[in-house]
Amino acid sequence: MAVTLKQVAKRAGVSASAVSRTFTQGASVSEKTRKKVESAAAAMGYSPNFLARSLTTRRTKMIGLVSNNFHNPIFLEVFDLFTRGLQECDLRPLLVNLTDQTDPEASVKMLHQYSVDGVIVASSTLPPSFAKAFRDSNMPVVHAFGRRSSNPQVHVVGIDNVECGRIAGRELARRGYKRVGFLGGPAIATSTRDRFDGFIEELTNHPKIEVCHSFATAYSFDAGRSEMCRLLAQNTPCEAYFCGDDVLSIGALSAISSAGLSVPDDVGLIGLNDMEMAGWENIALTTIHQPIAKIVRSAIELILATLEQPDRPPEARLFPCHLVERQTLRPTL
Amino acid sequence: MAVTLKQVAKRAGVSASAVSRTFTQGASVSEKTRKKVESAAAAMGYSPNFLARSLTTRRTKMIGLVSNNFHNPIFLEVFDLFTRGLQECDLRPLLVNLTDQTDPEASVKMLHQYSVDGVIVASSTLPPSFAKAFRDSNMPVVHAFGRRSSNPQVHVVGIDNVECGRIAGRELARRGYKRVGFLGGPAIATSTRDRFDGFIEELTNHPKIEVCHSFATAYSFDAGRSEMCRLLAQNTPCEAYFCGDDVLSIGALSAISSAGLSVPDDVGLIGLNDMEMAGWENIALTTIHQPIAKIVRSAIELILATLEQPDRPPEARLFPCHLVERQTLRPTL
DNA sequence: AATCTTTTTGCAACCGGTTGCAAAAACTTT
DNA sequence: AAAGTTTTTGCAACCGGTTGCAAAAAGATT
Repeated sequence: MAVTLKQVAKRAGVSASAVSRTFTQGASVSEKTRKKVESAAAAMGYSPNFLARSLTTRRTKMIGLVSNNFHNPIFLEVFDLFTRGLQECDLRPLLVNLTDQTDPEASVKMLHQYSVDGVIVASSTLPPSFAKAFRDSNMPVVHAFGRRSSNPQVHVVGIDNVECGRIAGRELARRGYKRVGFLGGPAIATSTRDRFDGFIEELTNHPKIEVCHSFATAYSFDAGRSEMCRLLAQNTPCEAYFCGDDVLSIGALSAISSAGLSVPDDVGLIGLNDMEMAGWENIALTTIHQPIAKIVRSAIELILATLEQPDRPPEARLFPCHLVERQTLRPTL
Repeated sequence: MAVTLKQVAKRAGVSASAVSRTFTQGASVSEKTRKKVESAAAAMGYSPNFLARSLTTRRTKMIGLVSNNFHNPIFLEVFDLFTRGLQECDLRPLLVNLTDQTDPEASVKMLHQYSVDGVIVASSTLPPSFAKAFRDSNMPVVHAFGRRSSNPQVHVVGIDNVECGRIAGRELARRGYKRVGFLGGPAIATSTRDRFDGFIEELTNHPKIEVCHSFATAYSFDAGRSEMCRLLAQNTPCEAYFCGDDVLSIGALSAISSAGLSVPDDVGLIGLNDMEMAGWENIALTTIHQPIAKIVRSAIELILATLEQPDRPPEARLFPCHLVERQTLRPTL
């Protein structure tokens, strides 16, 4: 059904190579044959088959985009940015939804069978070993929103979660809160651990401040809401909480108002991500901004560079984050 | 670098065909050679190259997933369901983000070059002609969240938007509102037009009710908020509004509370979609439920059936919607 | 016009698989 | 054991392209 190169060659009265060269960047074809081929191709509606081409060029221009964050609204922004960014570089995202699967083996095999040029793992909850599995199969890989490890084996682009923990701790201290809490995401997630460590570290500089912590089961509204409900039911909830991320914060917000308390008068909240929704006027969450557009752009750049130069040494690119003040922390005294 | 079938054949001491047959469903291989091949393959870490295979089988098991809704949180659910559903059928989604591009030509060409087995267009704003362009290029296509047309040319799976408009109109009438408004999505979108038509039609049954209407520029929070701000600034806003969808409703909600008014006491709101967020306790939006899981499942079934039988006559599958009452309409008098 | 360069061209092999076909091997039946 | 039947096997052609190479064509130089 589809028109092939040979048919075009026949009609144009040239060899197959001539047609192939007409459609190959920088190949040598005279103006005359190019014209012949182009008009034949146009008349027949021909365009080259990328997969057949990939067999010899060893480039499919497909990138595996692997994620397990299909329930956090910020990932819609992430997917939007990734798909647009990749398309601009003439690359096609083959999307892999891990759901709850944490074993890379099946994904590695599948993406290998589809000969993707590279893989982007977009997840803040998967361990470095996940991305490494792709590396071990000789695929260029970048872990976006991943954790920098001490001896890096894959490219990582993201933020310094430990530093974010410090920023949050520092801000709560500055505002004069005396009892503060860490309401983290899932305890196994690297991002949660790091944010926790930074938060605690910072607050050891303020020995008068009492610190407690707990973990939600996921980065989700429901998890945030139910954990905050539990905390409020205790005898002495904290004055302010650093929540694992924005969607968790919004869940917490909801729990607090359901309990008849108000933010920031009764309880303060600070989130992380600065997703679009955090700025909605009826939410107005004070939060730490994570520059996702920069992260995505940088991840794409890095995968592109790695396609050129596969043995490029692993690199960690961490972007600074900053506080965005809205209305969920009480004013400085 | 990658292990090929020939290498496995050599090591196993059999022909290439034998290896190929070992990895092909239902091919004839003796138990003995199968064992030989399998152990050689395992030792060498071989798995067949799908793209090379697709050249002869004419099946890539890739499906183009085309959308332009990367700013509406409900589409994260949609992508989650689609990717999971496709994976379960052993299909891979090649994601295409149209951004603001409304011309199908480039996408058609690209997906053709990648030889996708079929295409799913997931959009409530693209016209039927968009999906038809894929059909015209001989690709199986299903338009999810599309509009049923009078002489259908492609498969459509979605809801009856006209009926949804009627449901909303009926509900506002039942609640005794006397001045009601339609705050639609983008005026060009088919879904907007249909919901509008149904809404107006229903309210002609209630000639005493005054009806006005306007359109937001997009299905987004900001668009909903700014349109509602504009309406509230007018001399006589309506008592209740049917908003184009949930995210628009939430924008409107925000505008209303910013204006110092309350929902549902001063202004009533009813949305459409019943996205996860609509159920969040601090939003509690009364809305019309769109059964997206069913729509997605059905769209996948339909594309699968069309792969088997490409000349299947175009079909429209519309699922019924129902009202979900929460807290943004005043109680029935 | 003859020679030397450079550009363009087609041939043929290859990328990594699948598959129709006929021959070989393995069973059945007599 | 011979003949018939069924299963398994390898050969060779093919899927739709690309590319190294040497020959042909075109252009430049004398």
